Amino acid sequence: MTPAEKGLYPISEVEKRTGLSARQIRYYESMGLVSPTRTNGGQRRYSEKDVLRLIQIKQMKESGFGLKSIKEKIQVFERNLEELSLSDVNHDREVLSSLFPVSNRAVLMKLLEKK
DNA sequence: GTTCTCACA
DNA sequence: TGTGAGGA
Repeated sequence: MTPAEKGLYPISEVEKRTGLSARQIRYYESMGLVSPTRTNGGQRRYSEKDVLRLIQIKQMKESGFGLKSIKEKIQVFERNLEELSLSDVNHDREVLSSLFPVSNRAVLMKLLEKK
């Protein structure tokens, strides 16, 4: 991967890193679960955040959640993530942690630490 | 060669 | 969700 493209992955890379099929990745995008940027040629470029989010989605799916539930969780997560930059961090950590099952805590904390 | 969209025996 | 067609 060239230096200029660091942090931006083509769908083939995301497939490897998430274990999801390109079909699924594109489908989730249609549901508003991820928002990859596009190259001039129209190809998707996923950020580190997108990859992490897709991994969360995969884990939730494995935890038995339907895509409908996952979409709701993601939206709640997004809303709280915005508030995170404006309010008390420790309080939000508790709120966010309560929104995810134990299996997703690790990913969640990783996201929060990057903030 | 890779990815994109659309559509479906 | 997969897969093939037809383009870029």
